[in-house]
Amino acid sequence: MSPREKTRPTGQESLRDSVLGGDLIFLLARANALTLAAANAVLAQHGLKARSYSVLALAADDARPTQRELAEFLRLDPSQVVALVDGLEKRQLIERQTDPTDRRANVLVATDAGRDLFARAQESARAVELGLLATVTPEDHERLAELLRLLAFPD
Amino acid sequence: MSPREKTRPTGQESLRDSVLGGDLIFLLARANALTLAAANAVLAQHGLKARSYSVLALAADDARPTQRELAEFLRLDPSQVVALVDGLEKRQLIERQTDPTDRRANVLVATDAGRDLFARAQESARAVELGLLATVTPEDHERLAELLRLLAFPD
DNA sequence: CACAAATAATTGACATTTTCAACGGTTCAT
DNA sequence: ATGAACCGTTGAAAATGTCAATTATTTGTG
Repeated sequence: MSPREKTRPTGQESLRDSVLGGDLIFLLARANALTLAAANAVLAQHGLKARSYSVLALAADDARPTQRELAEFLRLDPSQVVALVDGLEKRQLIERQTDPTDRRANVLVATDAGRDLFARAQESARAVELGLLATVTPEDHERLAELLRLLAFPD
Repeated sequence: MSPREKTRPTGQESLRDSVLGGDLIFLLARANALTLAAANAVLAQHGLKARSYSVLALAADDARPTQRELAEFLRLDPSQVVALVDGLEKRQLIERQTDPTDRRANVLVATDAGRDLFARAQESARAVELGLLATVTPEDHERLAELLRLLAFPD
């Protein structure tokens, strides 16, 4: 009974119109993949990837996050943060300071070199973001960010 | 000169307000991570993950995609598609049909069992999506999908 | 105060995923 | 007909993700 007898192949006729084209989870995954690739490409010029860029950003922001807070925020296992921080610290871009209020914890702080690098990297990142959304009004750009924040931080 | 002398730790004071909170690339990554986790959790009930669900979806859609088209669409390496298809084919949910117009290519078609499973899985997936965006108007839901499509398919 | 339980960072083991190069079979353009 | 390009497949190497165990420190409770 099911109308499965397609006689001609659809060929490369866009899969976009399939069920997945309306699937938010899929769209999010694909948008993320492309965006991440674009970001990594430009960040490579600064010796960074999206991950290390994010760590550097938070350290440079004077938010003084502990590694654990960072792990939670970036959705990483604490052990992954160790490696990330090791890398940035070896390059003297950030440093670990043991939290005076809790000597178990390390607070991350950017060095001056780290801040400089971040400032430059941030420009690249911003340029990528604007490039990706070049066809969109600033209002829609902001609306997208707002809606993504809802998904990213479901309180 | 830089105002780096924070005397008190900011503690767990939300990192959300840091630079990254406005970074689309980061928001996309985090939203994707959470969404993917939620999707995988419910899809597990059907023995699927987001990846295999997507493959099944396209096969069940009578789009008759080749493995290569699938790889491009899902942003996967062709070799990953092999494993994915192997798994679904072993479970008799889809089958490979050599494309009559190009005998190098395999076209993927869902079996009846595959269509059944997909129908059920799709409901779960849809429920997750609605749950994640429960706090949002249907108009905003659609707007989000529209904007993500722009990022996911930059023509 | 003392002691048990909980927590932060780290390490190392293991699984999963990604990325690449190579190969056989097939098609395509000359 | 022949060489170049292409599809699926395999297998290896690198990167990521997941988890349990360890040490040092803190916190809660009697």
